[in-house]
Amino acid sequence: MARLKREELVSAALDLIDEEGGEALTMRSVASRVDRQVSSLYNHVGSRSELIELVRARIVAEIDTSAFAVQPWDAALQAWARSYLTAFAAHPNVIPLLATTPIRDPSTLEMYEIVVAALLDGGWPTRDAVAVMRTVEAHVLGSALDIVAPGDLLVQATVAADLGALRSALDPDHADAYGADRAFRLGLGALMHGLRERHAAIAETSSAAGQPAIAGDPTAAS
Amino acid sequence: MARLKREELVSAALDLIDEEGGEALTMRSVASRVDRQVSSLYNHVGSRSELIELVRARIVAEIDTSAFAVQPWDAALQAWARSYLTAFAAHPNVIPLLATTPIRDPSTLEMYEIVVAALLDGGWPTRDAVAVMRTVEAHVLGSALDIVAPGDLLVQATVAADLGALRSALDPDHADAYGADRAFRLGLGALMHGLRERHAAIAETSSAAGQPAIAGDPTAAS
DNA sequence: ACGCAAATACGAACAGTGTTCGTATACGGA
DNA sequence: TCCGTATACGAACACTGTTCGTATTTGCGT
Repeated sequence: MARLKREELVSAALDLIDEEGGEALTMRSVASRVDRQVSSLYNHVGSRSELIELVRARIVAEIDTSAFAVQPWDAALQAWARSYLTAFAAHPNVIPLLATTPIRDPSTLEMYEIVVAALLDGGWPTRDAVAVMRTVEAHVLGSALDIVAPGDLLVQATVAADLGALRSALDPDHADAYGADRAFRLGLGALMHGLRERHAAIAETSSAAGQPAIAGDPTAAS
Repeated sequence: MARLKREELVSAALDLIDEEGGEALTMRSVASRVDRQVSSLYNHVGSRSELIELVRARIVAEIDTSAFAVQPWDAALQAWARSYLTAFAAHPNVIPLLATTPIRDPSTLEMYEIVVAALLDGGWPTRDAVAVMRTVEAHVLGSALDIVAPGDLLVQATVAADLGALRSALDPDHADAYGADRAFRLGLGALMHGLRERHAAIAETSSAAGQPAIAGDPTAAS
C-alpha cells in the first residue's frame, strides 16, 4: 500500500466536496476514498477543521495577484477581485465551508499582505488601505455565497407567494449562478468607481495639506 | 407546566446562540433551556433547520424597510443596507448559521419584494433591479461575515509572520469588529456612489431612446 | 361541569458524527 | 540488515439530529 501523502488527502477532500457537497465531507467518506481507515487520517491531519483549512490553501493558491505588480491599484484590485471570485466559483460547494470558518491559513495572509502593500503604494492612506481590502473581499465573499445559493428556490417561492415586482423582474432563465455573477460584476464595477472617486478626493486634499491626518470620520463621504 | 409556545423556542434558541455561539445550538441544549425533553421540541418545530429559519425571521423583522416609501431609491437603499447590517451585527454568532443555509423564510422574500419594487419605481430597468439588490445584499452579508471573523487572530498572525505592510496598516486597537464596520461603511459609500453614477447614465440613454433594451453586456461599465 | 379529541410531553432507541487510544505493521535511512 | 519512526488499524467514547409509541395534559364544545 503506497504511502499516503498529505496532498492526496486534500485532493480527495476537494473532489468529495465538489461531487457531493460540503456536508458529505466526513472523515469516514474521505477515508474510504483514499482507501484507509478513519483513524489513519489523523496521522496526516490534526482535525477535520485543519483539513478544510488545507482545502482553503489549495483554492487560494489559484487566486491571481500578479496584477498588483504591473498595473495601477484600481485595475489590479478589480482583477484580483475577479480572480478571487472565479477561484471560489470553481468550487461552489466549498464556499459555505470556507466563508464561516476563521482563517488560519498562512498563504491567505500572504495574499492580504500583497494587496495592502499595493494599495499603500498606490497612494491610499494607511487608515484606509486595510478597509478597502476588507470591503472588496467582503463583496467577493458575499457574492460567492450568492452564487452557491439555489436561485431556483427563489423563483419557486416567488411564484408561490404574491410577489409581483420581484417575479416580473426576475429573469427565470438566469436567476441562478449566472444572475449572481452578473450582479457581482455590476456591483464590483460600481464599487471600484466609488473607490476611484474617493481615492482622487483624498489625493487632492493630501497634496493640499501635506500629510493628511483627516479630521472626523473618513468614511463620511457620501 | 405552562404550555410551550413556538416563539419561546425561538427566543431560547436566539439567546443560546448569542451567549454560547452557533455550534452550541443543539436540540438538547435548547431543550434544557426551556425545561423540556429533546423529543418534545419536535411538537413545535419540524427540525433544527426550521428552528434556524425561524431565528432568521426574527432577525429579518428588525430590518427597517420604511425608507423605501418616503425616500429616493439611493438613500433608501443605503439606509436599508445599514439597517440590514445592524440587525445582523446585533447577533454576530447567528451570521454563520444564516449566511450558508438557503432561505426558506417567506418574510425575507417579502423584504426582497419591497426593495425590488422600489428600485423599479426609482427608474432602474427590469434587467438590473434584481442585480442591484443582490449585489448590495451580498455586500452586506460579506461584511457581516467580516464582522464575526475574529480580528485579533489576524493581528496575531500578522506579527508572527513577516507581513510588514499589513502590520503597519493595521490599527491594532481597531482591527476587530469596529474595523469591519468602518470597512463596511467605506465600501457601501463607494458602492452607492457607483450605483448612482450608473443609474444616471442609464436614465440618460433611456430618455434618448425611449425604452432602453440596452445592447451588449450592461455590466460592462468600468 | 363533563367528556372527548387534539396537542403536548416523555423516554428509549437509532444511525450518524469527530476524535482518541493502544497496538501492530511497514517503511526508509544508517 | 537493523532500528527508529511514520503509518495503519480497530475498537471505543461522547456527541449529534431524528423517530417512535405511549402517556399525559390541555382546551373546547356540549
